[in-house]
Amino acid sequence: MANIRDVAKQAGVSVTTVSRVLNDHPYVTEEKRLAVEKAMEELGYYQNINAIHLSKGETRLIGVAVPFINHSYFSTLLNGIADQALVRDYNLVFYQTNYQEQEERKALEALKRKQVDGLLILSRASGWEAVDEYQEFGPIVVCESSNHTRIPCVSVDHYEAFRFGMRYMIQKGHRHIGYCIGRMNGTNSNLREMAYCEELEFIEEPYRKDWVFNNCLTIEDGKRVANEYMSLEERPSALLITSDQVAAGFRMEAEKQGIRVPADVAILGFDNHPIAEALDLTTIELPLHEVGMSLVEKVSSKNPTSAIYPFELVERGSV
Amino acid sequence: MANIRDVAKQAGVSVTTVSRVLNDHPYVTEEKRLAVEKAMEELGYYQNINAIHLSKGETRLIGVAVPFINHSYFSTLLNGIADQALVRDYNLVFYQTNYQEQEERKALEALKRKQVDGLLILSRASGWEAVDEYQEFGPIVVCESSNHTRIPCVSVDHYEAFRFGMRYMIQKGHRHIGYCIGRMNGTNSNLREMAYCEELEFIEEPYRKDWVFNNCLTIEDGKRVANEYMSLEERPSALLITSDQVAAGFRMEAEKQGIRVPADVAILGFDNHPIAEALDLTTIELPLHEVGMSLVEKVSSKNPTSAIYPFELVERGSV
DNA sequence: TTGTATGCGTTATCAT
DNA sequence: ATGATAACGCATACAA
Repeated sequence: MANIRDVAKQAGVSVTTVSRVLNDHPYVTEEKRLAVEKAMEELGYYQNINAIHLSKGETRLIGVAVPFINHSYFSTLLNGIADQALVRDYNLVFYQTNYQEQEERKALEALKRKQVDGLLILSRASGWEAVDEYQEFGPIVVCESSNHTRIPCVSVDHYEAFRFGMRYMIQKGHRHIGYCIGRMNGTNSNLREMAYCEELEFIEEPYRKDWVFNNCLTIEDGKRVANEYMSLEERPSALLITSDQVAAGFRMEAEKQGIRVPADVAILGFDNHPIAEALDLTTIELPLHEVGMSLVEKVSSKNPTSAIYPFELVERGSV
Repeated sequence: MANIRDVAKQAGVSVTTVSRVLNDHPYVTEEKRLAVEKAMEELGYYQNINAIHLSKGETRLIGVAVPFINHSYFSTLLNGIADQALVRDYNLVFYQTNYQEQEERKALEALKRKQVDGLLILSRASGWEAVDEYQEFGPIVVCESSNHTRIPCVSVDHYEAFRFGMRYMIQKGHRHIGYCIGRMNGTNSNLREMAYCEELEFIEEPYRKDWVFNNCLTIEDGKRVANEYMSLEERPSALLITSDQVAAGFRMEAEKQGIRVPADVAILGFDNHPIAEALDLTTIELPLHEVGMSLVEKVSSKNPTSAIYPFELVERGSV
């Protein structure tokens, strides 16, 4: 592979001049520029990007740590991230963490070792301290409802969204309300739990453990919940469900088994994924594509700030 | 940022020795190793990965060009790719091309400029020549049914899968068969078209342009097709549909409008996505996760070969 | 077992 | 307007 020195020699100029034409710098005569271009052509020259990275100390790469990709919540975020990265001329390197701290650490190390200029964490298993520890090595933005003052977060306010959903159900006359959650111990899940408990307290209803369904991420999980729901002695009349995917699985399975939505049980999803419209699911729309774009904006600034995006109720026929 | 020379000086050894302990090379006394480790600790040293890349001439990065990510076909492939990349200690850089030749070119250029050691193309708008042109710069594997002898392909045999689907419908007594396609001019779409025409000829039925539905990628597209279907003067009794997503949209909308599946129209999806089970969709299962893993295996070998993965009929209640 | 010197390919500083 | 030279940080052939 021909390098910049070969080109310089071939063109009868210095490497500096070659570098100048490469980077469209001023102060190079048309004559020399042509000579350089001719030499590049002849030698089949192209720049080695690693050398540029080393020399410049930046890679125009943004790392994205995501638990798994084949999940509409994350892939929608990623779509927004990719769109904005394109605009800002960044490329993306992708770390599938599967909620393993060890894999999240790899992404953080990549930032430290200058593989990427910044890091986006879409969800995490590691504690805040682990993340905080790496902030000195470059901008990090987390996609979570912010309650950490030192780490920039861009997200929807999951706490408020969930509380809004609860109040909506209450206003519709429901008092026996259950809910589904993605995984225990996630930040967003904790916020939902908190909102749930507070609203329950508000209407003076007890917390019933068997009305809380854990590990709900996929359509299949929704089906599973439907079956668990049916085997309940006492059933809630309303359910707030992790996502539209899970809500869809729930609705399809429940109706197959003769449960009527919303007559027997009202359900509310989150995201406003196309599947929600197809299944006539009332849902709380989260602007995930926008959040994704915002994440890239934030991480590409020297001092990222936090931002919270609004949600919106989309009323359909499941409540 | 402390570099390897600083560590060497601090430890009172040469850079070579430091490099040796960094890379677990033999021939370094325990004493010096300790001194080096101590120095690294004191200076807060860590390796700069770009320097390693430049020096070694490899990045352990694999590029993945994908039209868009928020689509279950691609995100399932990507999930397999990421899983296998993890095993083989590769990271992934992600190029969202949106079927723009210009963006695909960027991914190819990244290979040429040594940003990535190999490139995976999940689907493309560019011609074979454009891809072929870059093969000299590193391994490229395309996720398509192979008919190009020079470019390695790993995929499901979409032609055979579609033909199999046609024969299945025919065997079920259908003679008026239509189909949905993702986009015209895609390799896989062309193969499906070919299989469709051949089987039509086989049963001596005419090709009816209004029974072929283009641009079908999402649930919404399925709904649209259902409406187009209903406005048809003469309707086919069976439909082969791009993917389970589209088939799901079709079924939901059609049934909402009083069309019975499979009594009025039999439908067959592809992929065996969870939504297919939820909606009782007969489908042709494609081992996309495996294909994804295989893509990484192939691209990480010096001379990638092609491979075709088998499909499997999953009979449910939509045919 | 250890160190010296050179290569990797580019950008940036500074002098001219 | 142009060029010599020093970074950038690491790996490695070769010598010792």
